[in-house]
Amino acid sequence: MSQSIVPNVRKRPTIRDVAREAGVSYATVSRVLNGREWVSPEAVRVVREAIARTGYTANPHARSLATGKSGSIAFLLTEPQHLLFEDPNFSVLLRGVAQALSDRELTLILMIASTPEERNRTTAYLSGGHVDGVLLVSPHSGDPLLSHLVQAEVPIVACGRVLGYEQQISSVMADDRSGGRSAVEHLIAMGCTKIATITGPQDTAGGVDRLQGYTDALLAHGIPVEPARIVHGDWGRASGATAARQLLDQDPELDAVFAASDAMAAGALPVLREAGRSVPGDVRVVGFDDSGLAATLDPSLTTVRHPLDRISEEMVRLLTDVINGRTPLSITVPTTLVIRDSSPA
Amino acid sequence: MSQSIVPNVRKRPTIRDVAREAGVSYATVSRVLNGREWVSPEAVRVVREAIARTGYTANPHARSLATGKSGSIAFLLTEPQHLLFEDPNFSVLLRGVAQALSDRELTLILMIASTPEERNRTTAYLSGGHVDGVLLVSPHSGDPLLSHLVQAEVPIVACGRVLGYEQQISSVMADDRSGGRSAVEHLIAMGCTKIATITGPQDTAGGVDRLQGYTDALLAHGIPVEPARIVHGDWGRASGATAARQLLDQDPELDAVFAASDAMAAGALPVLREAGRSVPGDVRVVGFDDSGLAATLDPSLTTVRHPLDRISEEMVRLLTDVINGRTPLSITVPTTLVIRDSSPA
DNA sequence: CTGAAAGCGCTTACAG
DNA sequence: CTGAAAGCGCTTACAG
Repeated sequence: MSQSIVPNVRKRPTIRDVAREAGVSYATVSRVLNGREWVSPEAVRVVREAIARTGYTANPHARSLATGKSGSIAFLLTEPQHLLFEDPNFSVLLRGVAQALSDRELTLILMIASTPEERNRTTAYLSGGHVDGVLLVSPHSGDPLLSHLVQAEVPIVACGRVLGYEQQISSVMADDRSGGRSAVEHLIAMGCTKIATITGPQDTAGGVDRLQGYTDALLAHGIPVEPARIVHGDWGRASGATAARQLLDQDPELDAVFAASDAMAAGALPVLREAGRSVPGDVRVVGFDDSGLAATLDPSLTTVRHPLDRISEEMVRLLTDVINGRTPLSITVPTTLVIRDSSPA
Repeated sequence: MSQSIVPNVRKRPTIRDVAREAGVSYATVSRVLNGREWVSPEAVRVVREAIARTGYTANPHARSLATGKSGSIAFLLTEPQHLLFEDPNFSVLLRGVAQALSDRELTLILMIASTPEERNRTTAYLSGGHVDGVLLVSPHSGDPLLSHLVQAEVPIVACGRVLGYEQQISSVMADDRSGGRSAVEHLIAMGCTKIATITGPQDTAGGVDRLQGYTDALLAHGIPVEPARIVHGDWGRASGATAARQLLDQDPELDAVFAASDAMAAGALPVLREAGRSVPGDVRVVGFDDSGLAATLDPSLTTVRHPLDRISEEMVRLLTDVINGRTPLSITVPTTLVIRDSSPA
């Protein structure tokens, strides 16, 4: 329908077009664009009108070239893809970060580095100073990418403590240890004594800390920590099912399960049912995350909530601080126990 | 620990540094960088070495400014956030697109436009020609954003047919109609005659087409289409539960349910069980999507698979074509029925 | 408060 | 095959 004679790439108005339209120099246009001091109200008005009339929007590349700031932040995923994308936490985090970045007029660049080749390319790109900073999700302790980025002095904020880089990489995380402890203390308060746990991977801060909270609670109440009641999962649903079978095998008497993620709890639930245990009648179950899943399970899941929206917000705020040269910092946000049917009060 | 005397922003090597190092003009460096013709093998060698020695990486902003191409693609979400991020399809699509883009050395910019203000900002940004193209996810028919983007001649490829813009906006989608039809024909072949359906939203192509496939199959087999057996959902789990209750209410005799998404099927399953219907004994259930959920449900879910990885791949390929000035196109990829326990063969 | 000018780091005709 | 030069669209001291 549209019979454009002009070539496909229309000429966008530039700062000069606006200046001509407004009858001022283009330096003045730039000043009002950037809200700098020393511009007469009259000039501001004229320029604003000219901008509206021409439909001008700044060319971010020209701006970046001139300022040396890219105006963009990389959201970097290094985890094997399938795991991360299955995790509902990830979506919530991504959404929150997108929001916070948008509020600051920063652009979100999504990068996924799974294969060795991608990792190299990503490292080069980020070290090249082509983004203002990096948001790191679920970093692995021994990842060589980390040392490269740190060495290149790229501003970084990680989601979760980065084991080995605590001093150099800022991080924001939930208080996983207290969260785990509160979950298990709830179970103890409800009269459970044979409490098992399905942990997260032990090379992640979350996996380690939630388990630590579990042992904290037991020991604080004089309950021995039995290795037979500890099985490791990988956060995923399937691993929760496997772990539950193993736990029942190792200790058929168990009267509670604390799973370090809702997904693993979701995997454990049907296994318990099939094994003839009613939840919460015979076995109480508590998860972690308060993901969308938790409330829809049958029975609905008692779980530990960490405010992911708060975490993403803080990650972005902290990153802008680091970009502005402030020293690295570590932020911990509290968790809350959400009581539902799988372990009622 | 690191006592950097130099200011935080280290000077990155530029093309001139490489040229000096290699002993050629920087125009030559640019040529080998871009793999252009007319460069002596000797020059190529020298420059490559100099690049390696200096650790040079091109400044994308300078390049963009010079070429007028941004090297980036926007992945634009306009759906209310919660819906999209809950949908496992979304993650798979995002991952696939990220991969395909990375293969082409294009940068993925994630934009979420939910509030009216964000929508305006986004429209301005995209219309400003600051990305090379836009990947549109789950577009709404009447969205003003669409007309703006089309008018600004921004290259677009949508996931799913865009009702009203079929001629102007390229799209890639699953053959939802055939998929729906194959699901229902399977149920018919298994002896079901009172087949109900939970549809997707009727202002989306997927919602409309999957329902169309349902009626296609019934009519082809001389089975009347009963309004009492059609209830609308919003793709989400909760809406599936509500819809299932309504269906049982309107037709207690039903012997099969075709849900237009796995999530809605997942919501329907426990409702059926609570109503005393065994699956697949009393009622067969088929979903759509073959999301990660399907195989883990109890019983595992018979569903229609659409190859999302293929779709994302084609979206990116098509978008690069459109960017290069080729005319809009619509691609449909076939679906396959995956038979599991909720409706075995 | 405002304008002229240099410069950000590239690409790309234009001469050679 | 290669170099000198203009230009992409901004920002930012520097003079006024």
